Amino acid sequence: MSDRINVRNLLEQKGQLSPDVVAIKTDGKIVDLHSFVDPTTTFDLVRATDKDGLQVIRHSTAHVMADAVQKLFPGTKVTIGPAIEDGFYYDFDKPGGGFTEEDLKKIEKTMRDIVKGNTPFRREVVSRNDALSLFEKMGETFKVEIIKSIPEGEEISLYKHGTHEKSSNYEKDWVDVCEGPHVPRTSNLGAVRLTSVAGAYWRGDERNPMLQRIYGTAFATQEALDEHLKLIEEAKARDHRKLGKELDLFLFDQVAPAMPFFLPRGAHIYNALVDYMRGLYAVHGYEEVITPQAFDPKLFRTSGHLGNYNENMYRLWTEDLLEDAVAKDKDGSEKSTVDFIKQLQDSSFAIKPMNCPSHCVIFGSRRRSYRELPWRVADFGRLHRYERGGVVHGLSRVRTFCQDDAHIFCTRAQVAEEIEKFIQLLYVAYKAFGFEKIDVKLALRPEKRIGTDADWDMSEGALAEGLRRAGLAFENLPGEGAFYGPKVEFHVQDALKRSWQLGTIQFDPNLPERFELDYVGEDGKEHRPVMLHRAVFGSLERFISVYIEHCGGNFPAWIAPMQAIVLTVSDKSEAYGRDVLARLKAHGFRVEADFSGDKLGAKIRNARSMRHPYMIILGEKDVEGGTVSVRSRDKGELGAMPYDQFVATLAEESKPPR
RNA sequence: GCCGCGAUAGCUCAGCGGUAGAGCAGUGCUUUCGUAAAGCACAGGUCGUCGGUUCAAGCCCGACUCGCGGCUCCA
Repeated sequence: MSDRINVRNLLEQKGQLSPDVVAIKTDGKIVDLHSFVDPTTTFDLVRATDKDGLQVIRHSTAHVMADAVQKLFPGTKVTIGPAIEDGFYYDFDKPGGGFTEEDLKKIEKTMRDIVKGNTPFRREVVSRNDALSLFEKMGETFKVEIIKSIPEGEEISLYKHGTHEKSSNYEKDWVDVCEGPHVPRTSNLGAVRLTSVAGAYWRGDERNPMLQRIYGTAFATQEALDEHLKLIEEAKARDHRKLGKELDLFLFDQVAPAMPFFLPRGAHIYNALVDYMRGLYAVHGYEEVITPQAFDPKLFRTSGHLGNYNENMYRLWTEDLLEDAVAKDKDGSEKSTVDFIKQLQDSSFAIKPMNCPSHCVIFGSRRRSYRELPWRVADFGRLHRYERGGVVHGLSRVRTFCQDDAHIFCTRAQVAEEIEKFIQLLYVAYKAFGFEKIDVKLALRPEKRIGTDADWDMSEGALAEGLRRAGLAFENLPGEGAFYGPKVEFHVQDALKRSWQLGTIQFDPNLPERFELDYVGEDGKEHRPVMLHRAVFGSLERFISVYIEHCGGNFPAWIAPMQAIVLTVSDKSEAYGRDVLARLKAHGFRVEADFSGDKLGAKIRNARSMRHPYMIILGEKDVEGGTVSVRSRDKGELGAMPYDQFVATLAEESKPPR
């Protein structure tokens, strides 16, 4: 132990100490320059610009922010402040309410002063009791709780900053109990921006007190920070809620909270997605059904949803039902409110939150043979789920939606092959929409589950086998499966490198069991099938939100609500313009026109904002030559061309990519 | 559901105790124009809803509804 050496000194000896080195990585662990290691340790350097270095910078910046907050707002208690995906946060317990936007600016300014102070971070290992008494004395009750929760025998370290080497007045240091690692000096920080404030529960538990969280982000250089902020701006510009309004795709109204109204252009996209998927279903052996919207609650008692999912279901009542529920008991006594509600709950129809029970009803409606399996049954039924107020978000989390839902009833032996086939379908679809990078995850048995370990070995094995047959690399997610079975998740990366879970396929032996579904096997005996729940888009609403942001509203011609707009240079070409418009429409193209008195420049500007793939510009030259002048959204000005040439181009682009 | 913020014309937003505003969009007229905004005029609103304070409320206070940023949740 005595021959351990300070990392800074070790690097100095080796001549590897440079200003951009913020830590080292040894044995998979990031260790900062303040720590002590064995001098023979092998390691890699962690530089400020590395991914690991960024974590160190962000965590250290969180400390500096907490220091600034406590300087500016005395009495504020600190809790935790980790680095996260895009930056960092720190949770505070601030008396007298939250932070304002102005507060953030002040805090940023004070942080810059601390950075300019260029004081070193220092690590101190202390005993549990010393740590406890220190933070108890400071009144940092949350820190005391944290220290108490650190397992016995684990090293407890403090990190301090704020004192110049020349001075020895440690009293004014800002101190936090922290594992580290941290940058050498506050001057390693600086490219920082505080982005937002939000409430957050202590330890993420909604029964705990609400704390004030400040989010920020930090980078090694100002350039990197600026680039990140630009990406945030770009994401804002592509926000599907903004584009949905600008492009007249959909709207929301108080009369139906969190339920979208698809306008003609948005409805076109919605229908185009359904048509596209129906095309794939025809090739991949699916059959589509149409099922009821509202059900006797008995159905969901059988499926088990009424137990777990009741609070998310919409219910229906009718006048008859109300009268029955209000009616006096047989002995003539008044019904209690409790009885009234109970009777309503027992008898009021439930609007479906998912399609699977319907499909089980269909499967069980007659005798089935093994020859029918696998049976792939698709449903574009409208679903309703009551989502809590705070969780709804544009089209990505709504209360009514439509899944590209299908269920595959099959034998256990068929599962792996069905997984493989589904993956083929899914990859074709994702490619068509320009999603090239797909992460695949296999969610494995959770703590709370039904079925034997042997069942789970079989089902997890079948899913993994299907993935292997499809030639996919995948990540295991232990404990993330549904209570009845494992599932595969497909996450796509969009144009801004953000990841979204869209598709899924899940193994479910539970519903066939609850509905007592059987088929007659080759042996003439009855056997129970299993079912696979699967979706490629997930919900159409959510997929549309992701796709809008992925393409920035620049829909390719095969899916664009409007494929072209005819613009006339002046009234002199209007007759020709009307003729071209009519002919294009007769071909089945989606075309509109602007024959207004605006100047061409204005028409182009207006048309651009609607992001049509093509503008057809018609002036006197085109009238004379019988041509169309084409301006492509993606390729720029294409100049005058024969009408037929444009028709051929657009016809080609109107087909879904294969 | 919780913390914080917000709701003013179709859209984007200003006004923050004293007679409701701008730009764009819309309508009419003038202009007939070749690749990112022509000009003039007109019209458009119980300032989210309900209640309170005040001589006076879009503005201050409260409740509710809806939305936004998060948290929690998404069997």
